[in-house]
Amino acid sequence: MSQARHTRAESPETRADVGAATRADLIAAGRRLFGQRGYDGASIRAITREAGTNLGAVTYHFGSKRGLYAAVLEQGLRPIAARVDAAVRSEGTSLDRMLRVVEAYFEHFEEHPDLPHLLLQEVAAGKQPPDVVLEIIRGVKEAIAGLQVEGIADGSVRAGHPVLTALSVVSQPIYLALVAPLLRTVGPVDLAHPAMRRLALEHTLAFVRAGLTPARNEIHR
Amino acid sequence: MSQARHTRAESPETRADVGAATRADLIAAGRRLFGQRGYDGASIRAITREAGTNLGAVTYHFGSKRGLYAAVLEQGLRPIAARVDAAVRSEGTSLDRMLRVVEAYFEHFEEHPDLPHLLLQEVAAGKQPPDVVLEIIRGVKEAIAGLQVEGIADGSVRAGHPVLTALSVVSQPIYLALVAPLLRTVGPVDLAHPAMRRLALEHTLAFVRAGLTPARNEIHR
DNA sequence: GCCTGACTCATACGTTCGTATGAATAGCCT
DNA sequence: AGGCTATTCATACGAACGTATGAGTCAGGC
Repeated sequence: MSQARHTRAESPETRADVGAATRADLIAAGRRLFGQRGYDGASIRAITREAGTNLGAVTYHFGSKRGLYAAVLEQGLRPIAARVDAAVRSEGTSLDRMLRVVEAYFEHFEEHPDLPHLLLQEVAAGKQPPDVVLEIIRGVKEAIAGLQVEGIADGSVRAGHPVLTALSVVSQPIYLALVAPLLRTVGPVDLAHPAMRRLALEHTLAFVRAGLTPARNEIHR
Repeated sequence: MSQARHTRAESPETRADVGAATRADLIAAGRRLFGQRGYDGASIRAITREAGTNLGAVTYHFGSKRGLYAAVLEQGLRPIAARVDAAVRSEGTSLDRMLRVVEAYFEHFEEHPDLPHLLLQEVAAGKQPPDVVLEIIRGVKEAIAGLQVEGIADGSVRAGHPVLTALSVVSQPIYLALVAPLLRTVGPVDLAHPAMRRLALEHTLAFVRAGLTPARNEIHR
């Protein structure tokens, strides 16, 4: 479990490599524990223990607990932004690409189910995310909103407020991932089951497609 | 601010009334502070100070901090459940009533903007909500899912998984309220502004309506 | 008129937290 | 070889937390 640091070294490490590796271990452990127990619930002591390092390591490498949290968030969000960007720049109508954005979220959350928890726990607790995170979110928002504007022009997407539309779209995979643990007992729907995941993806794509498609009388005008 | 307890008494209070009033003050203060600062961020000391009572009051009336939190959640969620129920039982097609559910959420969140934060902060932090809360959520879920099943029968709603559909619908107002503070800096979209609220409601209704309406070739079959 | 029980209050306890500090360790460069 | 520097580590500190405890207060019932 916490052996990452011991199995990591194969080739001779420089002194700086050791530091970088500790940094990486802390981010990995922080991601795991912040996601599972929340920011306040994950103590520096637990995180450093999980990372197989010392209590002082967080202060040394990140300045503070909040600094580590920002690094965890940034490292978790960048790949999503990249995936969204790839989907936006892909081939097809705006609607097609919008659905690919949804798929990108789905796939990413399948690999990292705790990501929505990681970000939204602080938002829900009334705190402002770190600036780096806001910048990433802004980028994603603009990419999706741009896609919608494009879609209105080429007729594949219904007219509407770009930011609100972007929100409606991304809220689907995000909210689903967020309440997945609740769904198991309330649904009961187990999103950990592959067949259920596939069904959920298909449902979401269908819902978003329907939500974005122009009404019959809007198409030609 | 924390004068609730002093302005409350007009008629002669019985001894038991005093206790009930303290209870109510604690719930109100807890709701405010839990919503603003999160569960861990709101200390018993801060809550009792805000309620104008003593540190021991929470333990006495609710057994523990968690007991107060459960009471706060229950009191916050029951009115929503009632509103949803009223919308479900109202007149019109299933689709109409579904949209009324969305409106109910919107209106309720306008009065209590911190409600989504209150519930989801704990979900996001990986904790299971109290049983009372799960029961309420279950009821709402069943009401909405039932509406969808009805809608498939009367042809006003597209076929699909009832629970996932219910989730897609409620995620719209909930997620919007959840990220509203973020939206102000990222959007920039200020949902506190009445005109923006109206626009957001109209957008959401249109999106959900489109998402639920059967495709052209599904209507007659 | 006093006793009872519900309620309030002040204070203390033990724990846990994030951070600070200074010594120890080890690769790197000249 | 030996100092330099980056990193690790053990430990200490002060603050804040949730809860427990016991004394104090007061309306209501007999």
